[in-house]
Amino acid sequence: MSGIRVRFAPSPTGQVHIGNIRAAIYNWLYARHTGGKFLLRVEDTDLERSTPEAIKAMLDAMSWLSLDYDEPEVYQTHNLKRHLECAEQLVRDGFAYKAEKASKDGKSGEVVIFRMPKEGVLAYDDLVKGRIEKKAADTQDFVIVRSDGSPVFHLANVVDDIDQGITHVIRGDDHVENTFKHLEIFKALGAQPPRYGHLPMIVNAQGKPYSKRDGAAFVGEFRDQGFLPEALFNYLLLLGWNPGDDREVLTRDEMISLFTLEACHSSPAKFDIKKLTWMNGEYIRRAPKDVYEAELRRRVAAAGLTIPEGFDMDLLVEQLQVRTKFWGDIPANCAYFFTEDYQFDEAAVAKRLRKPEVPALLRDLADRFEAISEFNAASCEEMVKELAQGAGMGPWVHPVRVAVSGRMEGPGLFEMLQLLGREKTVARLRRVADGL
RNA sequence: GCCCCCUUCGUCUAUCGGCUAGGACACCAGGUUCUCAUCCUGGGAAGAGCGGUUCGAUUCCGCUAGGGGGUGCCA
Repeated sequence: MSGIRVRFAPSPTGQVHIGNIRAAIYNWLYARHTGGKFLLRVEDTDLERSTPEAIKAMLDAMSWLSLDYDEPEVYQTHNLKRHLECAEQLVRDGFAYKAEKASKDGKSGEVVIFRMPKEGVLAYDDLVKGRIEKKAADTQDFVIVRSDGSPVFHLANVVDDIDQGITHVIRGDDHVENTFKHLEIFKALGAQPPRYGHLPMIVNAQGKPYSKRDGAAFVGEFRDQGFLPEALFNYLLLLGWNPGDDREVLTRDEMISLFTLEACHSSPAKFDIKKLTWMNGEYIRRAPKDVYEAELRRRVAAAGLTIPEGFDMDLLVEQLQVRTKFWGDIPANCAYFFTEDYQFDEAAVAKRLRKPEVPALLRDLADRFEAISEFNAASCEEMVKELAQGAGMGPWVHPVRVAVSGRMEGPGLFEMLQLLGREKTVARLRRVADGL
């Protein structure tokens, strides 16, 4: 136990942005690294957008990434009374005052305004950015309770941090300037302020904040596209932090033991989907065979296909795993093993099958495969090697591949034939030959 | 406008005064091979600019430029 308490305090607005979830990841890792507590506070004060669905999407995103928290989540709306009491206290103690104020969007009425210092220099030591200073003269008083009586973010956020005993606030760069306000509220409330650390933004190729229009921006979208949570987690972690050596693909335990805020960057990082994609492939290739097989069975079943009894799953996994970039690719990459109604890629047919000599060649091979004493990858390969007589096997291999699978790429041909079995192989070769 | 922050290959980054500036992704070339993928080898590719400090600056300081954030009765 370290006494360190951090929190992730999202406003559930429907979808969870990657920049946001990265803040959660960094908080979670900091807590796990230091032996502290990771808490969740749902800042649901925007009644319009904070729907039950939005909250569920947020919780789902966290559980998908295995971001578990150590105390029951706190809902900010439940603390409304407490926020307003604090506002009253601030007024009573002279740190805030009530005033009539007209807002830009036409609202008017009495609001509570927090008084910022007018002289001297405000400063704090940011855990990732170092010392940050601002002249008091460059700050302004600000509203903490609206004319409709609702507390503003700055007040609610600070009061909740006090109540939850937060010791370290790790959040996005867009809050750097707010920190001066928050520190003053802590002081005025007589509370020990937390240490702050601000994470750089995730930006697009143009250096602008990464948004929906730049591609997938929400956790749910990455999940839907077949990215592994481990890969997204790992990639996001590397966007602004590194372990100090050349390692990139890290286990959760390694991340926890290596993570420090000191190693975090203070400059924005561009999101690179290509590297995430590569990392996703790394995670799929490194997945235990049984994990891959389970995913494959699930995906194939979901595609409405049935894996026959006794099918050589080990061989299929061995052939497919290294060729899988996304979970979602699996059905398309192996459907032809499980149905006679497999798709033919037109370009493949044109290139490999539409040649005058192909039908005869396929029929001849069908005969040979039928006659072979034992039908397996090794014997099929041996047979074709003989036909090739030391030259390339391409002229036999290419048409057969397209005939039995409909595509130009995929597992090794002979492994593919073994998986299909003699019967299907022969039948498909003859059927395709007849159809040409 | 004012305030705060940022700046190493196309991208993510290493370097905490000695650098032939390292790694990864991406890209290109080659190897393995029945395709694709994997894997292996190689290649091109960077210190925003200008001043200072120093025997020596990517590293420290200043200025300029560029970028981002803030400047709300949003969070």
